[in-house]
Amino acid sequence: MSTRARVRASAVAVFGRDGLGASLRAIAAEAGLTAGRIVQLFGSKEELRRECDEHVFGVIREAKRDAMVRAHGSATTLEHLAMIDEYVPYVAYVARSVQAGGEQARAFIDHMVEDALDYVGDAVAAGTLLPSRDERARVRYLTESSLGHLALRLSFDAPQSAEELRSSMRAHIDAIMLPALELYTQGFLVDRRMLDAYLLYVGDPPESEQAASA
Amino acid sequence: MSTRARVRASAVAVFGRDGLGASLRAIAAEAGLTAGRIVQLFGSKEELRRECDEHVFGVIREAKRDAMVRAHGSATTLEHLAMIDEYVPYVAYVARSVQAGGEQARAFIDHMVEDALDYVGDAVAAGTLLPSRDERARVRYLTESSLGHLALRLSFDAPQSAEELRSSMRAHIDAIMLPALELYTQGFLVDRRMLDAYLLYVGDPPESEQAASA
DNA sequence: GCCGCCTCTAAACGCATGTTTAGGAGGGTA
DNA sequence: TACCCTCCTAAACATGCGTTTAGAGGCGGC
Repeated sequence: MSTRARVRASAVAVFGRDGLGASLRAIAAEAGLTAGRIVQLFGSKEELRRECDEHVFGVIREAKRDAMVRAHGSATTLEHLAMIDEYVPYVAYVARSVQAGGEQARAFIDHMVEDALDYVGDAVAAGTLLPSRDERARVRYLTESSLGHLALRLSFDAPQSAEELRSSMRAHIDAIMLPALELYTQGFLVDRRMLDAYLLYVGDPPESEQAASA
Repeated sequence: MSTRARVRASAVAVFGRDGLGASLRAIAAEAGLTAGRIVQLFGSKEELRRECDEHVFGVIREAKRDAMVRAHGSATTLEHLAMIDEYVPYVAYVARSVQAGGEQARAFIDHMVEDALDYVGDAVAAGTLLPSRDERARVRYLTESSLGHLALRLSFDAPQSAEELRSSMRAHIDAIMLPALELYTQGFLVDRRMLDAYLLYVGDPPESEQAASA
């Protein structure tokens, strides 16, 4: 394993655990060298982050593809990956990188959205997901919400070690699974009044789908 | 308006716009004095933040109560407040403070959850909201998700002025309203299989409510 | 043996931060 | 006038950061 790769791995772990504000010296300590050396290797902290982004996003995308194959076709969310210890550091990194903003993170979200659009389109066609009036907006909403939620959790828990990171992640999943599934299967509003009122407000016809009133 | 109050107002505005990492000098410039003076007035940056938290959370809570009265009983979310220009800085501050963590923010989330539990309980009893198997978990999930989402948006948009903050907030609301309402009224899964599988997995009976199988 | 190269460290540098310190300006009071 | 108190600034200070620099140490090639 090259020094570069080792430093990058340490950086991903430390960034994921402490956030992108983590110091080069903290990463250097984790990787067993000095901060100066990291700059020599990568040029700057920002370029190190760029490489971490690229690497992590690649790992995540491949993991999702793998998981989809293993689950014969059903799509995988980040939360699914977060349940696998092996992927916890990567998922944490994604949340923290996305939270820190920057071009790379924006690109990653866009890519996740595009990927998910495919899956969702297929699932809608197959009849397992309800269609949306704006598929892209829905997918983006769900993606950003879950990422933002996870980022919030990590900020709050402020895990001090890889172990604490894992247990924080597990607690997060445990806390959201039931309400998320409930919400996903039935929502929580008993009727369409608020939705129809909004559709009317934005000028869309409230649909003749089922119960057209207005 | 006392100097303290003026500084606190500037701090809320700057923290909301730039995040809690904003420097005392930036706040001082906004308030028309020096960083040293702020420390003399508040003791430390952390105490300044504590006072901002307290003040903002009070404003938000009162605003929600007001809005609930005006809307004769129907509960108000942070997103509702975010649509009113006057409250934009406060909503932004809440998102950034909560994202930064700390005791005060944790307490605020807890308080929001408890408040919402009341409203949701009433609405369930009144038949406008579907019940949940775990009301507290549901309310917490929704609260944290929307706050996290908003925090993510602000991190990404990085508004440079109060104007940009307002337009960022407005864009956020515009982007989420439709998918959120769709999700809230119907979810997106066509059947209960995932939910039932999970209920089985955690040992809860999948309910005899409607379609009991297993 | 010596040169060159690569890896790496230790120390320094410049900068921004929160905080402290010394003191100035103005107003009220004796 | 002299004193004091409050509000405030300007400068200094300590700290931590990313980054730069000078050089040490090992190792292969000629």
